[in-house]
Amino acid sequence: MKPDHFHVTSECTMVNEILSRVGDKWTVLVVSYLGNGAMRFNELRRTVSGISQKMLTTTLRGLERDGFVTRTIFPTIPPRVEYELTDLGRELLVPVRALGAWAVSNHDRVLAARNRFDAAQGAVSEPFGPERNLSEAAE
Amino acid sequence: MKPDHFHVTSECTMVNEILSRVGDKWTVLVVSYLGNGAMRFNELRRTVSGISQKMLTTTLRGLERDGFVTRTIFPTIPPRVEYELTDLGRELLVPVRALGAWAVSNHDRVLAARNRFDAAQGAVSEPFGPERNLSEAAE
DNA sequence: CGGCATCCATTCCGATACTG
DNA sequence: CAGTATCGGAATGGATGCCG
Repeated sequence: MKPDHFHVTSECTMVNEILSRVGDKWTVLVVSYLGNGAMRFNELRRTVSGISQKMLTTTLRGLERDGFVTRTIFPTIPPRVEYELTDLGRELLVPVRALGAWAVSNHDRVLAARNRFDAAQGAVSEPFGPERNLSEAAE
Repeated sequence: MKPDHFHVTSECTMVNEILSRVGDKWTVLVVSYLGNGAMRFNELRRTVSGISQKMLTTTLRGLERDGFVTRTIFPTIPPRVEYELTDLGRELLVPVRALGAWAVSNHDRVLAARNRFDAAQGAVSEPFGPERNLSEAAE
């Protein structure tokens, strides 16, 4: 058999757990920003820009639960809550950023393949005018 | 240690695109198995074991669209369709497996953090009997 | 064998309103 | 400021049936 290939069985459960956490809509954004240092709730809210406070709370709770961020409350008036990556979170950041770097490097290749595929699909169903907006199927 | 930090702005769109593709329920499984060599449709179906043919089709189409796998049809009787990773797909496999390796290595730490968190949550809302099944909230 | 189409359950996520 | 609670729409994913 092949030299590489680690057993694709129960390990994938763990891999999928991590990827599901990391692959959702906001986690990477939040973790990436927190990679620059501790931040407060509304500071994150403004920075991520587009996230609802519900999803920010949900995302942060999930990350806290899995031990990737700490939540520190300063009982002042007004209250102050800071979120910061744990060691585990910073370690996670390494492979995540590797994947991120890959994504940035190969974004164009993916887009090109996507356009090629969509053009080919449009050609069979619409032989007379396959000209489609390239961004229609992307989102 | 934090001399890194690449700009967390538009790059994250691409990162999130890749992570959303890779973070769904089946993609990593399928790509991992295809990393061992070309496979037929029902061969994949049997191997992944648990996937519906709808999701297998959807997953493979998405991967094909983004240029990660090729789909080769042999017009025999019965028809034979083989899926294989492209160069792009094999390159993607590298950072994905790095993340996978991290997930396997640190799975226990995540679980421990999760149990700690859940125990702490149960303690405040249920002061008399915080004993909960450790797997109830995991899935 | 390798699909696609349809229906249905679940989950995700955003908008809004309210609380300490 | 930092949340919680609730609603509804959108997206995801499974089961089933049909087709070349």
